[in-house]
Amino acid sequence: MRYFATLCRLGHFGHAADISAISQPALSMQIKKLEEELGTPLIERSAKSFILTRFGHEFLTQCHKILGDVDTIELMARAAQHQEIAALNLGIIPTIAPYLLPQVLTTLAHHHPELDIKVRESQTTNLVKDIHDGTLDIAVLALPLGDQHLEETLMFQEDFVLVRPVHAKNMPIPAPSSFAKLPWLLLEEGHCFRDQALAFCQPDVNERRRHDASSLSTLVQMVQADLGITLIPEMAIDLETRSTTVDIVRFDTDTPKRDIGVIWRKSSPLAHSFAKITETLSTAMQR
Amino acid sequence: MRYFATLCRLGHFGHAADISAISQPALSMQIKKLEEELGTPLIERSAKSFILTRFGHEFLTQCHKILGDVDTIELMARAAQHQEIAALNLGIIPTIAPYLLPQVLTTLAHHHPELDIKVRESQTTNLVKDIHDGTLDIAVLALPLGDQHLEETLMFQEDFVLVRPVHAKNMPIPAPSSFAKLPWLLLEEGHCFRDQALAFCQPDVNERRRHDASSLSTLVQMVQADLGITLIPEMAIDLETRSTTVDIVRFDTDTPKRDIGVIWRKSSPLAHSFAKITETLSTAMQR
DNA sequence: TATTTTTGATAAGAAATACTTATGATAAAC
DNA sequence: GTTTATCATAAGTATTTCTTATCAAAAATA
Repeated sequence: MRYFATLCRLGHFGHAADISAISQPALSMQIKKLEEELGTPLIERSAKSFILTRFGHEFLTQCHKILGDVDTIELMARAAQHQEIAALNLGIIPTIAPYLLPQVLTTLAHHHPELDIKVRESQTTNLVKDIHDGTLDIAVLALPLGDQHLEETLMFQEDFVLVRPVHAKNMPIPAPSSFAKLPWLLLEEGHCFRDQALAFCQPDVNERRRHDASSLSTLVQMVQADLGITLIPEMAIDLETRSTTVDIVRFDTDTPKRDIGVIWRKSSPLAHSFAKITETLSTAMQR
Repeated sequence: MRYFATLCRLGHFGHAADISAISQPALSMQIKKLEEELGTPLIERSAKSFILTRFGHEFLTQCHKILGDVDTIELMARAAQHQEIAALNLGIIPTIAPYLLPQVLTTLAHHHPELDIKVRESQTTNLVKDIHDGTLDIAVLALPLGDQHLEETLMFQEDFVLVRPVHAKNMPIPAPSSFAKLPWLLLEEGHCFRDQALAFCQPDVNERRRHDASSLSTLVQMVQADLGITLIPEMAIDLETRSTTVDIVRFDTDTPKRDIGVIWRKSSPLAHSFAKITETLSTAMQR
């Protein structure tokens, strides 16, 4: 098709062949073959020149369109090669999002101004699925996951704190041996934070027959209403106790914690970029 | 690109290879080669499956566009093969057009109802040029031309008649020997009819220093105004004497005539169609 | 945990395709 | 009438694509 377009432009087999960097017979043969494959002549040959047939004109138009689109591919490919990632689909779990997202977005916007960031907030299993099928590029969540296809990079560790009603302010820190009997309030199923809290509190199975909360914010409000006690991650303290009055207690020993980090597909050709972005985030999060 | 589009559709190298009617290694190799040529990975391979890279998605979109356009070519080519000519660019000289065109168009519309006809009226040299460069398909004009690239088909012959002022009505038919001295009125240069008339009348070069007319209609009006005498083709008599009063005289011997026919490029792939159309016209013109 | 199955990649040789050089044919230009 | 310009043809070569056979890795199964 490129040969044909050149031939039409120059109206001369020899010159078109030169431009196409092939020999004149090669070009003649290709045009002839084209006509055979199409089952219709493209040009009407005369002694020293030729004119396009009606179909030849239609075909040429289509050629220009197609060759233009092919050239566009080349441009796109070159852009894709040189480009340091232009869009970032970022996932984040609900027990991190409200507290860390502002800082994350600010940091990214500062270090990667052109980056078009889209955020999806969902629970770990959904995020992992989306990472695998390419819907998400990276996700901020609690590690470890142990998925061998995913790169896991730890950003920081954070402690959990005990939240109890204000009237318990001067009571001693409960000992692990008493945990089972305490009125623990938990997040609903699916939140990794629920599992992390469960592993720490190990509440009596019979004891906890209350409604599970759908957010940390709700949990704290339930504590304030004296429905029980709970754990929240340290990063949530500031925001969640701003409009409530509860007692926050840090554990002395065996402090419960979680690891917060970033994941992405090891196989992604952008893995290197993701690592760099994560490094940026990690540094900013230390503060 | 077709392989790639199929691969994306099925998400499976083996199946895509089957559909593409090639072996699985062949498909793997072609995809790999594509990626090499583009300089960017199209898919992110994992153990038993793959997902498209960002560029892979862009490329796929472009592939669909291009492959669609290529498929269109196939349709166009098939249409071009089976089609009995859909559009006809017809040329006709000014000394025929006013008298024959209505009949020509009626005949064509009757025998080839779907034919999209475009008419161009111009002098022989222009028509021949347009025939050569493909602007026109066929032309109705006076033969012969003697162009070996053109097919010439005679439709009919027609006589020229003498047009003189009414007051000459009872005068004898002028003898050829007296022609040189007669006040001949002629068409302007470029009209083949002028040359045909000239060849017959052979007027004295000094004698004819009047303005040449740009149409037969004007010639007849000039005769009526007693500016001289002229020749017109038989087919023009009816129309041109309808609103004028002049004397029409047929010659007894050595009657001047012209051959009217149709031409087209011998090399045109539609030559056969043109011949058929001409036959239709020819039959209709006999009447 | 070991075995089988699934899936895509690799290797080597075969088939198909595109290209090159040399030559021919034809009509236009001189 | 000779030369020139132009495209087509022919034969052989180079390149590309494909095939079969085999491999490697991970997932599914026993």
